[in-house]
Amino acid sequence: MIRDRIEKLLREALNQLKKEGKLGDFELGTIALEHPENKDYGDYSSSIALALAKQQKKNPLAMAKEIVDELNKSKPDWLADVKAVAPGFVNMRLSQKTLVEELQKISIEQSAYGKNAALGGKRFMIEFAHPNTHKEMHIGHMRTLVTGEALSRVLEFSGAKVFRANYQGDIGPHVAKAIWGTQKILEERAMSWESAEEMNSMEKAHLLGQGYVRGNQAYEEHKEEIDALNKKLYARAQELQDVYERTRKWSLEYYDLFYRRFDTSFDKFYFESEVAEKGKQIVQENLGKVFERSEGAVIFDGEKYGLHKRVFITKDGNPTYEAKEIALAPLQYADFPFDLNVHVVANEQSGYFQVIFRALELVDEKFKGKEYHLAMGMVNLVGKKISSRTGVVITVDGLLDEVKELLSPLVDNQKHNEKEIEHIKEVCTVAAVKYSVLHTDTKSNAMFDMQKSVSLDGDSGPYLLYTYARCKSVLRKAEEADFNLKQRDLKEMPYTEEERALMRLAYQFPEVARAAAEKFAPHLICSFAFEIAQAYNAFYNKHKILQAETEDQKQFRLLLTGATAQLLKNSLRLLGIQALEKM
RNA sequence: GUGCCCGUAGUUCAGCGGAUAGAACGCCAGAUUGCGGAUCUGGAAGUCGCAGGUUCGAGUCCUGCCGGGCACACCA
Repeated sequence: MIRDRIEKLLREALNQLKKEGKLGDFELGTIALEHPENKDYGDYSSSIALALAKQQKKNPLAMAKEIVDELNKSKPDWLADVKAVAPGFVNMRLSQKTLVEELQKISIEQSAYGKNAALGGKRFMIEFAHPNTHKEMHIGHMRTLVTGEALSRVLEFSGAKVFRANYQGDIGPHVAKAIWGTQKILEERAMSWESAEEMNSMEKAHLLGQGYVRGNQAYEEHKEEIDALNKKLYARAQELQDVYERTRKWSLEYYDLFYRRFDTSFDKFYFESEVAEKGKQIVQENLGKVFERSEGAVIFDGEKYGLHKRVFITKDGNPTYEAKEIALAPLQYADFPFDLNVHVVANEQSGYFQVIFRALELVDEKFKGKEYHLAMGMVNLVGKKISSRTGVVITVDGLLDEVKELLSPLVDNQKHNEKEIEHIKEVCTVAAVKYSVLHTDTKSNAMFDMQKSVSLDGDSGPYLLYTYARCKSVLRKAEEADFNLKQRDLKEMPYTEEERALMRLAYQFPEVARAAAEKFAPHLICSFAFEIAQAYNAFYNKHKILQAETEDQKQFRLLLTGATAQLLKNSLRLLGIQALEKM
């Protein structure tokens, strides 16, 4: 990518100067390189002279001039000019030819444009979504689901090997509560488990969700009864197997609908029920070494490490979430020996993860440094924390329905048949929701105001889809003969401000994709896609493409349109959003 | 109390130790015989929570406060 070429050039120049003793003696670390917001400062700018001047106690502008002189000795033709600017910046401008060639490269490489090897061969397990069975999918889960998928795609695009894992809590008190509560609701409605089976997936999931809330609210009053149920579930009591398997299946089918809707598939599903016994066993084996007894329970004393104590086996003898995790890690590692296991989970769990990561590496030191918690900010609803325990829930399917309703009037019914209309609405809905979730940095809390964040104007998924469809519409209208861009040797011409602005963004895609992977920051892709869509629309509104003044200009503008479309498509794909040719 | 995260325009958010802190929404004023107006142009709107410190240079790094969120024993 162009950024690498620039960096290499600077590095060579600096090493040469060092050899000649012109800049004194210094260690060359990373070279700061940025795209100045003010385009008068060039396409790339480096503050390396300022940094070195500080180190060497020399005049920064003089050093910048030395660097520029050195660069100018053998300046490649892809650079238009290099300047030293006060207080000591080295500003570089790319040649027009290079910018146009990069557009052609986009047209040739298409979906592969921007692929890089920054994480070449690295193995990441991305553990995300992990909804608990017997509960409903809420907005918090949706955030980790959408972010986990986008992150997986971003990492793969930078050469990583990714294993998508979903770890679901299908055993434990929440299951007991849900079954207990649902049983009560069924009794009131004079229904049996068999008759409930007749309902559709959504209805069954909602019934269980209501049952969970019911069981949770009644817990204090019926503690003994529900605890006994929980213990029987852990023991896989025969009389409960039918209802347990049945309700578990309801949940999994319901979640599967979302995975399909959100275009995510997992390499493997892990369940708490399959690691519970093993976890308990490992903890007991390490009793006295890593874990200790306390008040009838088995705990890990994190306070020795500046953390806090956590219970791994309850005094009833049940393994907690903590113990299960200790068995999960080796199981996952056996399936996919990872360099890093990224747990995409809400930041309220960060204290918990610190403790279990420490306990885990004490049990088996090969996990040291291989477990990472990508802490997601909470999703809030008008100041309230959304909690499935208290029943303050926005279900994801409810949210999607509402978004779809808002979008409906915008789809042009004249142009499409019924099936197409439904497809367009569905894609736009998922795009709107995914984009609004992804455009914020992962660790920030996100406010979810049903009306506002689903707004379809401006910085939104539908805006990107619209821009893409607009590009494709123009390209369709261009005659095939007009459009042999890849081979054609485009003439240099005076480019308009809007064209130059678009070109200045286009070549940045590969470096944005790489940065998003290195920083685990899919939101960088959102910013890029939005900027390029904006730049294209500004260009589009001001200049004619198909009726351009000259043939060369038309060719160029079609190339620009094609490149914009491709970059939008590539960006959307990384975000897990489908692009529509027409809408 | 201890630890982690967050305080940037009315609101939602970007912002890599660098140059005049940027978008979007909302508000005000405009653009359509046009290739998709779900678009575009312009304007008003900021003590970057406060105070120190490091630095040639701090929204960005450090310290201390203030405000908000979360976690801290048998839930997941």
